[in-house]
Amino acid sequence: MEEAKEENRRLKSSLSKIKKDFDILQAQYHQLMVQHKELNKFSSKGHHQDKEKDENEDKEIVNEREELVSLSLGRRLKSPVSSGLMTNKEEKSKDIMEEAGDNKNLDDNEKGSNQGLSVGIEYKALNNPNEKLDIDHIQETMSLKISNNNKILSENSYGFKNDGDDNEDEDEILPQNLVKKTRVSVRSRCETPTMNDGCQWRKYGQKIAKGNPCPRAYYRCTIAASCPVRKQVQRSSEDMSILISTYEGTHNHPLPMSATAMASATSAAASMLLSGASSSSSTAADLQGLNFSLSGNNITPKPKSPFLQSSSSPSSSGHPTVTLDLTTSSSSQQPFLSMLNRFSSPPSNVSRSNSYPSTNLNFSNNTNTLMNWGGGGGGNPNDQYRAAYSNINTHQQSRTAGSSFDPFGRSSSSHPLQTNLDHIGIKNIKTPQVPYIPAETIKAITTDPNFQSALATALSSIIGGDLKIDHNVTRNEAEKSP
DNA sequence: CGCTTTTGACCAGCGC
DNA sequence: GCGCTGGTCAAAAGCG
Repeated sequence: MEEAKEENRRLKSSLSKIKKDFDILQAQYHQLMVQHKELNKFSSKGHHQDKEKDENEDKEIVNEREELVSLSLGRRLKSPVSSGLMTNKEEKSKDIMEEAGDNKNLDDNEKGSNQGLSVGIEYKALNNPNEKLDIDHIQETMSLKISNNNKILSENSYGFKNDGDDNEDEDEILPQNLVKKTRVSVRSRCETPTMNDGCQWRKYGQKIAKGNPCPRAYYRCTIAASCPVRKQVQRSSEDMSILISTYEGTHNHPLPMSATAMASATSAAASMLLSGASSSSSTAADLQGLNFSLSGNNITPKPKSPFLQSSSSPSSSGHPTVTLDLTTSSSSQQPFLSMLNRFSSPPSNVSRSNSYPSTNLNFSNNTNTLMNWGGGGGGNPNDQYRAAYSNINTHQQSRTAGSSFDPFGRSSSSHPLQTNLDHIGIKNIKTPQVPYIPAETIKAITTDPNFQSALATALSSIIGGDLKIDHNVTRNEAEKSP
């Protein structure tokens, strides 16, 4: 008990330190915002913003300090995300309904059953809590669509080492079990046989799957012999230009920088499932413009998100599946694509599985980013990220002529935010001077009642999961990582 | 020679 | 039990 109390004290002090850092970041962000808007005045007015908003910009600047970002975590009662329980036809018809603006049926379905989960940052104006930005139109938004099924709570295995837990009592369902078999499906336009995600894969099988004339290829990660991660690659039957890469499992080894983006994405998805398993709070959120939504067992469509277009989940095998749709050309995807671009590596020297033409996510630049959402990306996330970060100035740069860029696709130099990142153990990160993501996206920080919990959770994800915080303070996502 | 890809066989789960 | 399907295995072939 004494140890626990001591641990609690330490964690609380860590949390307060984080909050201080956060305050500093907020202040710096405010500074950037002012600069950004001054720049905007002299350049073209925002593409997406109407004149009214332009007129309000001055007021916004004045009031910005009073604006909040709602960082929240938990169930989202009105977070429509499609469910894996639906058949393709059902999903399609639902999408059609959504496109037609007919949400009544959806509402009926959602009532009492929608238990979507999401995590992120949400912008609100403090002086007018009702004035919530329409994140689907203004904010650069990325969504992960998570389909699910009724077995989710008894599902196991997300590639963690303790795969033998499959027979555990359902009464003792652990969050990590929840996500063990979670799959993350990435849809992207890709003319080449495979999408280079920075990892090394070896093809071990190929099948013609029902309902799709295109063969499905099976790959396993070969970075480490014991790595449980599998990948399925298949072209969409509806649109041959769309490549669907489905990832399953978690790497149990340090990842090359080039692979961390995808691994982080999959881990983040797993973490979301994790969050959903035990969180009872209720919100939706968009993290730096990245809108994660997690559905429970039921239909939870999110019609307006560009990442939630009709897509049939490749997983009909009972695996909860996250679908990340990168197929639309909306600018909303740019932040994530840009992020992926930072991490991926040239395809040439990876393996022969990548020796044929592949869609490389453009890695002409290199740097690091703090947008590592997932804490469970590897057997030891800390080692993983340490290794990853430590490589910044080594082989990565040697390949890329040392050009520097930020996570948002712009050239960058050292940034004042780094000072604060140092506090949480993130080193050598070149952060953006001017975010590519519209500033509104990250506009404010929350004083949400769950802020401490959510912030700690998010940070623990970012820094790889060393924040062990008493459950009275927050749930620690990361300690569920292997 | 070592590694990867190919491809048919095999196995497990599921529905009927 | 049977057939279908998804997923994996492993021998053979290919490649640098």
